[in-house]
Amino acid sequence: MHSPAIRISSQSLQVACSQCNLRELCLPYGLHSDEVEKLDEMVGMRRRVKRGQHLYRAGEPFESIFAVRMGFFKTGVILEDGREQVTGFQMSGELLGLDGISSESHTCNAVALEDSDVCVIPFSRLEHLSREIESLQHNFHKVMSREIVRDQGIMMLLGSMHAEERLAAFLLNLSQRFTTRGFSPSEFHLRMTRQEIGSYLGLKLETVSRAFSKFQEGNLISVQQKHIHILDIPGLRRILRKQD
Amino acid sequence: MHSPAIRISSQSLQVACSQCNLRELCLPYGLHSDEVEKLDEMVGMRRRVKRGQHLYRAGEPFESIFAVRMGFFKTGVILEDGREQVTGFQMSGELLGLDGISSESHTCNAVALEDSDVCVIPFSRLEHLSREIESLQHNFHKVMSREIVRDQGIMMLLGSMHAEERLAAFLLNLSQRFTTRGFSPSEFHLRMTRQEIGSYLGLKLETVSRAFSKFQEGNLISVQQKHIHILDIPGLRRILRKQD
DNA sequence: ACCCGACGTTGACTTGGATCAAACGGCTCG
DNA sequence: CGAGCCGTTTGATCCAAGTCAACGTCGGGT
Repeated sequence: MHSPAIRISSQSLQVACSQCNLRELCLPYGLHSDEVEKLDEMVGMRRRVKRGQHLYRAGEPFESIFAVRMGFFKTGVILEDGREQVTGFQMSGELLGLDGISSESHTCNAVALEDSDVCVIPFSRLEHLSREIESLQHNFHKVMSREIVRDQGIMMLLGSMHAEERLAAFLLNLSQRFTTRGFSPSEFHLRMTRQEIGSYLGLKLETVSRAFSKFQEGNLISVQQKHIHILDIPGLRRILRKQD
Repeated sequence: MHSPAIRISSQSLQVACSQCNLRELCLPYGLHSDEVEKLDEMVGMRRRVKRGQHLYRAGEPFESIFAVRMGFFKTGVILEDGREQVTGFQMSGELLGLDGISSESHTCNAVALEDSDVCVIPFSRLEHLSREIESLQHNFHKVMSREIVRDQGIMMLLGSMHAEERLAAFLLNLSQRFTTRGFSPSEFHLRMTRQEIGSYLGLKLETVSRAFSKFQEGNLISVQQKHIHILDIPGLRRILRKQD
């Protein structure tokens, strides 16, 4: 079931939150500089995860959460019949592993979709430090809450939207997240397969492909394999609104 | 759009976590008795919400989370076209309002499905106290994480299960939660309509109704309107496994 | 006690997306 | 440079669930 013994290349390189260009997206947001220095001590090490490798696997004991510094991940579970169900995609500045807190073991797999770096944040240290630093505590609570809101948004998408509406929502969401990170809102490279998009959106890969083609016909986007160019953001939004 | 000016009956009656029979399901879990006493001060008041009334509405400023002491709630949002999308059902010992932390305003509506009591937990006080009480902090983090895991479970259900599988999962989940609360695992009263179940499960009410009938034909359950008697729990589980 | 309206069931028909199948494009690796 | 494979596209067909419609049932209010 598991892929044949992939060794996880894991190297610790010291990094400082205070130097990180993601600090406004991540846990240090709004902290004073002396507080950020304490964070630096907490985030002991960085870990490099190559494309295709696991950051963690479902069932492994939970010890740390991870902040994506660079790269792109998917999270998901493998169902009994071998099918994969994707539960999310994470990009730089986003946290991974929050699901593991409740049961003290990871409930899903996290796989890098491109060569990536993460900050390893030992959870007990995070709890300890957020008892000292009020705004760190509050940031962390907000991040967890945002994850809940995000998941509920997807529940809504899965519960009440049609294939094209789902894909439009997906593209707009990616676009928005790329924008926040200073990339182009309209042109980007998908790091996941049609299959993975489909799994995430509750659709089959053929349906995803057809919806892409349909959008292209309507001059809403131009697709070339994994390269996406959004030509008409308002048009995509209109598709979303249609029945939601 | 809103129902005609329903007045929320809200009365404060002092209650103590230390006396509450739900403390093992709720935030006080595992706390020492002196710590639970501090919790008592935090939970300033109880609020009574009558069937059909809102505990809070989407858009209202977020100040407190709520613990259900008694009763039954649904959470959901109203979509532009007036349709309701249900995002969850909450029973005694469960927390409501966690989604509001991230944006500092509630992102959904919470409505009582039967006359209910909740404990009002001012969030800033909870954060303050969990900086003092390590196990309270940890409990709270676990509760939030559990909510994330729960939502992801529903994403999986919505993304990859058929109507009957969804309903089986729903019934088994309810059964399990009633059991935890000391009620019968096999016999209970649904407090929500077919419409609400359908909205939650991403199905139309007719489909829910048909699935109930199908289960009844197969002697898995007996349904009489809102009264459910589960006759064959392993049988329901087998339906779940079938394609998941 | 009765009526009304909300909720639930069931049947007939339609349809969006799944499934099955075939062909193509673009990497990677020998 | 060519072979092979993975991922993608597109077409044809099928089926689970949605839609529309009619009827049944329960419970609350006068």
